[in-house]
Amino acid sequence: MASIHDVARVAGVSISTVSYALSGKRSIAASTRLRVLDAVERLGYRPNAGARMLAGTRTNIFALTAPFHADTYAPAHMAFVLAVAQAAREHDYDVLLLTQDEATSGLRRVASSSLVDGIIVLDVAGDDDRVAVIRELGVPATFIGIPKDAAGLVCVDLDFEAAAALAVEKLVAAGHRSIGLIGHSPGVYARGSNFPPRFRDGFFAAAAAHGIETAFVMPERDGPSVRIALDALFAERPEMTAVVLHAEESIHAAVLDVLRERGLRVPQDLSVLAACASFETDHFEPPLDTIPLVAADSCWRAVTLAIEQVSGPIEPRIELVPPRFYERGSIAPPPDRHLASPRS
Amino acid sequence: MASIHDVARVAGVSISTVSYALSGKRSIAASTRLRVLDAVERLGYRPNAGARMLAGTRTNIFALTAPFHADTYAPAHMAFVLAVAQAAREHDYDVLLLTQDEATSGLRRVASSSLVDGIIVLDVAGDDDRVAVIRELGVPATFIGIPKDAAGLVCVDLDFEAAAALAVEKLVAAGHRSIGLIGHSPGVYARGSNFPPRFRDGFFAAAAAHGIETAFVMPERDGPSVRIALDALFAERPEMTAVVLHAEESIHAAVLDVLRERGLRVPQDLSVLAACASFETDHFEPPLDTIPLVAADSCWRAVTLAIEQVSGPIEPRIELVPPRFYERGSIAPPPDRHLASPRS
DNA sequence: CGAGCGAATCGAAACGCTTCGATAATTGCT
DNA sequence: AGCAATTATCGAAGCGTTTCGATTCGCTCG
Repeated sequence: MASIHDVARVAGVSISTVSYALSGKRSIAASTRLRVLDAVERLGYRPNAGARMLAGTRTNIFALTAPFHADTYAPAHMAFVLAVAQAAREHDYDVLLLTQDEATSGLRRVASSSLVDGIIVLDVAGDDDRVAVIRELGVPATFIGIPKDAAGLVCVDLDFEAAAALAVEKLVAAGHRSIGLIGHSPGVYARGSNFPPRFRDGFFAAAAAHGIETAFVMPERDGPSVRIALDALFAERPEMTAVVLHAEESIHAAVLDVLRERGLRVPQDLSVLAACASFETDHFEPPLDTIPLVAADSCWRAVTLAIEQVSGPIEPRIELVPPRFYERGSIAPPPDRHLASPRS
Repeated sequence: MASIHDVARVAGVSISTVSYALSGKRSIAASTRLRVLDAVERLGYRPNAGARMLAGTRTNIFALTAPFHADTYAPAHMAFVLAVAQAAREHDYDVLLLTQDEATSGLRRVASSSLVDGIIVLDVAGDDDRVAVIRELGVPATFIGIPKDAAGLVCVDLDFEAAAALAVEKLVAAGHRSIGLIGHSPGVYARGSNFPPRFRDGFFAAAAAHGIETAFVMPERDGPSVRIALDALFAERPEMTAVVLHAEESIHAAVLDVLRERGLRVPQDLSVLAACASFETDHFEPPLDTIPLVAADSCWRAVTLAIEQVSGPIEPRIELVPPRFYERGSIAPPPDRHLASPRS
C-alpha cells in the first residue's frame, strides 16, 4: 500500500509538500501540485486512516446510535439510518453503527477511544439513557428527536406540533368541522419515542383553537384492529368528515381498504390526510394528501450541526424542521349530509 | 484524555510494560499487572483507536455494505444489519455502514485507506458489482448470500434449496400431494437477490422428486393481489391442500385473512407453512409452522469467517446454514375431499 | 562457582500522517 | 540597490500505540 513517502519520492518533493498539496492548507506552486496529484494517481495512494486520526485532530467518523425495539417500525427506522449515512458521506464522514444492546457503553467506548468525532442519536425517547452519557462525555452530538430534558443539547426534528396544526388547518380550510385522528399503536405512545404524543397534542390544540370536534384512536398493526378503530371513530363522531392518519404504512392501506369496503369514497365522502409518514403516499388508491416526515431533511441538518460542533462548541438548540403539505387529491369539501349520505 | 504514558507513570512502569500487561502478549508479573490495571481504572484509560490502527496491524472495524433498494423488504434488511453489528461487537469489532450509492467506491475507499480489516457483504445479487471490486482489492470479505460466480469467495447463507426441500418433505409426510407456493413479488425475482429463485427452484425440484403437483404465484405487496394470487392457485390446482409461503410478513397476514374470509380453516382445510421468513410466525392466527431464516445464524458465521480471514487467507467456500423446522400447528393431514370439502 | 536460562522489564524504533518553524527563492517598494 | 514581505518548500517534532531486541535479575545445574 503506497504511503505518503512513496508519493513524495515519485513526485520529487518532501512529504510535507505532499500533505499540503493534498490538504490545501498552505500555498503550493501549481506545477508542484500537479506532480503530486499525478503521483497520487499513479500509485493509487490513499492516506492511511489510522495515521490520519492519530496525527490530525479528527477521525471523520460519526457514531450513529440507532436503537431498534420490538415495536420499532423498520421502514422508517431504516430510512433514518440511511439518510444519516448519506448525509454524512456528503460531508466526507463515515458512520459507525451502534446497536441497542450497547447503547450507553458503546457511546463511552467510541468516544473515549477517539474513534469518532461525534455522535448522531436516533429515535430519542423522552427519558433516554443516552442523554446523560453524552452530557458526561461532552462529545459533539446531535439528537434527532427531542428528549424531555434537552438542556444543553443540540436537537433536530420535524415540527410535529406544527405538522398537526397544518393538517387541521388544511382540513378546516376545506370546510371540515369534525376530524378524526388515527394514530400509532398504544405501545408506541406508552414507551417509545416522543413524537407521537407531540403530534397528538398538537392536533388537539389546533382543533381546539379552531373549535373543531375530534376523536382519536390507536389501532394495532393487525387487520381487524383498524376496522374496530374506524367503528369507534364513527361511533364517537357520527358527523366526522375527515381523518388524519399518523401511523404506519400498513395502517394507511388498511384504513383505505375498510373505507372502500364500506362504500365510502375518498375524498367525496371522507377526506383523508397522511401526516408525518416517512413513506410515499402516492401509490395508495387514491393517492393521499400528505405532510411527510422527510428523513433526509432532519438527518442532513443533524449531520451539519454535528460537524459544526466538531470545530468547536455551538449554541445548544432545538431546531424544528417546518412541515410541508403536498396535495394529491384526497381532501375535498365535506359532503352535504342533508341531501344524501352514503353512510346514513 | 489519559494516554498510555499516564498509565505507565501512575503504575510506575514503562509504557511497553503497560502495553504487554493489557494485551497479554508477554508475561508480566501478577503484581505489576495489578498495578497497571489499577492505574487504567483510576485514569479511565482507553487506548487511542487511531494510534492502535497505525501501530498495530488491525483496526477492529468491518465495513458492512448493505444496499437498500426500492423493493427491499425493510424489516428483513434491518434484521441482518443488526445481526451483523451484534455479531461483530461480540468479537470486539465495530461496524462501518456503507450505503448503496457508494457501494463500490466506498469499498475501495475504506479498504485502501486501511480503515477496515474486512468487509461483510449483505443482500448479494447474482450479478453483483461488489464482487469484482472485492476480488480486486483482495481484502478479507464474507458474502451473506451467493453471487453467480462465487469462485474464490467466502460466502454464507441459509440453504434455501434444502429449506424448500424440507418444506415439501414436511407437507408430504403429512399426506399432501398438491402444494402451492406463494412467493415474493415478481420484481424480487427479476432483479434482486438470488435467494428467491433458489428457494423456488428447490421447491420444484423437491416436489418433482416426491411426485407432487405444484403451482406458484408471485403476489404484489398490496391487498387485492393476494386474493387474486390465491384464486390463481386454486384455479390451477383445485385439489391443492397445502401452501408454502415464502414472502413478506404482510403477505402472510393477507393470505390468512383471505383464507378466513373464504371459510377455509388452517390447518383443517388447508395446511400452511412459512418458509425462510425472518420474522416471528407465532403471532399469526393460527401460528404458522415455520422454517425460519435466522439472521443471527448467518451473520454470526459471516463475522467469524471474516475474522479468520484477517489473520490470513482461508479456503474459499460456500457455507450453507442448514434449515430447521418449527412446529406451531398449522400443518395437518389433508381433508378428505370425498366427504365434504368447504370449497366444493 | 560460573555458565546458561527463563521471567520480567525497559528503551527505542517503527507506523503514516499533520503541522510548526525555518529556509530559500521571488517579488515589490523605496 | 537594499530591505521587507510574500511564496514555495523542507525538515523535524509530535500523535499514542505495538513490538522487537536488549538488559537485568534470580535460579538451576553441572
